[in-house]
Amino acid sequence: MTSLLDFKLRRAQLLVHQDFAGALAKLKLRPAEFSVLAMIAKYPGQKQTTIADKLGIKRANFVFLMDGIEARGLAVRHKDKSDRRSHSLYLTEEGVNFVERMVALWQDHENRIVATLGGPENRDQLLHLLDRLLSFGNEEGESDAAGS
Amino acid sequence: MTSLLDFKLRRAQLLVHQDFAGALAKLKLRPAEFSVLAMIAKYPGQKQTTIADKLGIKRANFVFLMDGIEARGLAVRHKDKSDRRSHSLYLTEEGVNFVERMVALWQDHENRIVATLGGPENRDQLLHLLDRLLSFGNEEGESDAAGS
DNA sequence: TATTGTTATACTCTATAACTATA
DNA sequence: TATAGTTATAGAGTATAACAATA
Repeated sequence: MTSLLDFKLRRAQLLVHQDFAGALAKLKLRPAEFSVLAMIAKYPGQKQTTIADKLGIKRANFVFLMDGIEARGLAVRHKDKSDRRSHSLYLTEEGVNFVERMVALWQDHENRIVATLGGPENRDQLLHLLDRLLSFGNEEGESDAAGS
Repeated sequence: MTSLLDFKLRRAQLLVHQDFAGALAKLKLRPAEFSVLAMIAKYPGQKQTTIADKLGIKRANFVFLMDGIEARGLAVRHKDKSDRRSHSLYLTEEGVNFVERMVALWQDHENRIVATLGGPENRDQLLHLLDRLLSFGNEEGESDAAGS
């Protein structure tokens, strides 16, 4: 054989994901919920489909993800006034506090991963390579999920 | 925010995986089946649980994966003579031919990915970083799924 | 007619518990 | 009693189709 990039990618992703999920478990939060809250925090007032698209989540599946978040009082859906079909998403006051705590947990996780990788230079190198892979299907510059 | 390694890893893995799955679809083969056949080709005569462990597949889930492979005549289970509880796995003659074709498809896939990454040096760099990540949970030297 | 949010549904992967036959 | 293979089942995550309200 040879490298089997696919399998190494999958297993590495799984390990990182499990560490991330384990960290978020302290807040009874799953990674998908983390990403939704982070996205609303970054783009408050966006409608559901826009947020779902940015995260690569089908709008049908987004609904009950958002149901849970709203039921916990972390974010709310507002009927958009100019287009009453749309729901604009906002963090609640409690949601803002929650996001702060969840980001701290994420930071701990990130530090563990960076240490495993052997330093921030290696993290940047990995991110660079992943960006190249992400330009595979879509040559447009749409993707987000990472920030500045 | 900052990097969100977890999400980039997941999305990159998904893209690579989909390209791989698409390539294997020509043989009506799924990535998991590819990995099983590749593992049997590399370690013929190993028992089911050993192969499953190497691939990180629960033995319960391995059973009907192997059922499909055996039903297609690509590999067989032999009762081990010294321990009649165990099933030793071997490729059939047809399986050997099949593996040759599937490896060719995998090679095409790998070439596409390497091109996207910007050359073999970048592939090696990525593999190196993934290996570091894979040493996260298990500090023992057990993992395989990649070869020489 | 098309779009937003929604419901229902299905398919794949993965995980666990319990059974059987052997050891 | 412990282990290998098996069966059944349940839970995530993801995908599609169809509907109501609105555009």
